[in-house]
Amino acid sequence: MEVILSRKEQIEQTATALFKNRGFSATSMRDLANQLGIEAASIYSHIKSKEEILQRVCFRMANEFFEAIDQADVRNASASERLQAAITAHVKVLTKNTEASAVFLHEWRHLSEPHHAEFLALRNRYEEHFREITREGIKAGEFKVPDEKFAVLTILSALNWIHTWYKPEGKMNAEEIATNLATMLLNGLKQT
Amino acid sequence: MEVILSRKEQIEQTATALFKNRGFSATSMRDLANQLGIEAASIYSHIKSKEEILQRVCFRMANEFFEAIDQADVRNASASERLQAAITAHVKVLTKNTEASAVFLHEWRHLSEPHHAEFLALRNRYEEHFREITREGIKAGEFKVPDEKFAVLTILSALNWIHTWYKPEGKMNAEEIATNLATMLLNGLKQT
DNA sequence: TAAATTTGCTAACGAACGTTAGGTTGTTTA
DNA sequence: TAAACAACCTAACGTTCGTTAGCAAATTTA
Repeated sequence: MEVILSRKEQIEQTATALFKNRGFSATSMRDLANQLGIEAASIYSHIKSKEEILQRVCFRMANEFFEAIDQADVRNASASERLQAAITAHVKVLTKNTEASAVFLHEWRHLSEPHHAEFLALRNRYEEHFREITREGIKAGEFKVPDEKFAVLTILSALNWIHTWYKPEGKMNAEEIATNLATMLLNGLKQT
Repeated sequence: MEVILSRKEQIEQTATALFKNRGFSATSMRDLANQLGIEAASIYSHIKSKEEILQRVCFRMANEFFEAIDQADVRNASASERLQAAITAHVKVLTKNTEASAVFLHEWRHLSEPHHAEFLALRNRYEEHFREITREGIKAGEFKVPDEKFAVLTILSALNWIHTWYKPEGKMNAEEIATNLATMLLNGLKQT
C-alpha cells in the first residue's frame, strides 16, 4: 500500500526524521536538502521557513493525541477503565509515528512565540484530561496515590520513552505494549 | 555555605544551565559568554572547545550515577529491596542536580566519536545493573512481568522525567519522591 | 622582586547558516 | 495552443558561528 506524498509532505517527513535524530537546531536546511536530493534553496518553493516545518509537525501531533483520547474515552466507566483507555490511545499514537512523536515531545521548545505558548497550553490541556480521570479515581477510592499531578507525570513519563526503542518489527506490537504498560501502571496506582 | 568555584567550574555550571534550557546546539559561545559577563573568546583561556564542556558534564554525571547505585546496593537482600535501593539512589542523583541530569539525559547525542560510543556503553552498563536485579526478581517469583528489558525501560523512563518539574522548594523532598516512585513502580511489577 | 599564572581583552579568520532573487524547464490547465 | 503552475536551479545576501592570534593587566608563586 504505497501512499503517494506531495513534495511538501515528503519534505516534512524527511525533516521529521532528521529533527528526531539530530534535533531541530542541529539540522540544517542543507542537510535536509541533501537527504531529499535537491538544493537547499529549492525547499523554499514549498515551505516558508524552517520553523514552519516544526510548527506543522508539533501541532499535527497535538491534534492526533487529542483525537485519540477523545475517541477512546468511555463515559459511565470506572476511572481504571477510562485511564486504561487513555493510556492505550496514547501508546497507539506514539507507536504509529515514532519520529513525529519524538519531535512533538522534545523539539517543541524551539518554537518561537506565540506558537511556543500556544503549544504549552495545548499540552497542559491534554495532561489535564489524565489528571481529571486520576482525580476521580482517587475520590472513588480506586487509586491510592498522594497526588494526581505526580501520578500523571509519572505515567506519561513512562509512556513517552517508547519512541526511543519501539520498532514495528519488534516482538511486541503496539497493542501488547499498551496492555502491558496500562496493567503495570494501573497496578502501581491501586496499591499503597 | 557558599562554595567557591573556579572560573572553569563557573563556566561549566553556567553552560549546563543553558544546555538544559535551550539545548547544546542552540546555545552559542556568545550566549554563554554573555551570561558570564565576559567575551566569547575569553572562555578559551579555560576550556579547549564547546564540546569539552558537554563531555565533562556527561561523564561526570555518569560517574555520579554509578557511584550512587554501587553504594546503595545491598547484597543478600531481595530483588524488591535491591530495586527499591537502586531507584532511590537514582532519584537522589537526579534531584541533586537537575540541570546536569537534563544534559546527561538529552544532550549526550551531540558528543562526537569516540565519546559518543563510550557514553552509550556506559549507559548500557548502568541499565544492565537494573536489568540484573529485575531478572533475579522475575526468577524468584517476586516480579510478574513479561520482559525485564521492557520493565527497566519503563522504570527509568518514569524516573527520568523528574528533572523537568522537580524544584528543591516544592512540597515533596527528594526522599519522599523516591519513596513514592519506588512504591508505585514496584507494585506495578508485582501484580499481573 | 622577578617569574609564572590567571583572566581577560580586541580583532579577525573561515565556515556554515537561513533565506532571497531571478531564471529555466517540464507539466498541467483553460 | 497559450497560460499557469510546479519544481528545481545557480548565485549570492547578510548573519552568526566556533575558534585563533596576539596582547594587557592583575594576581599568585618562588
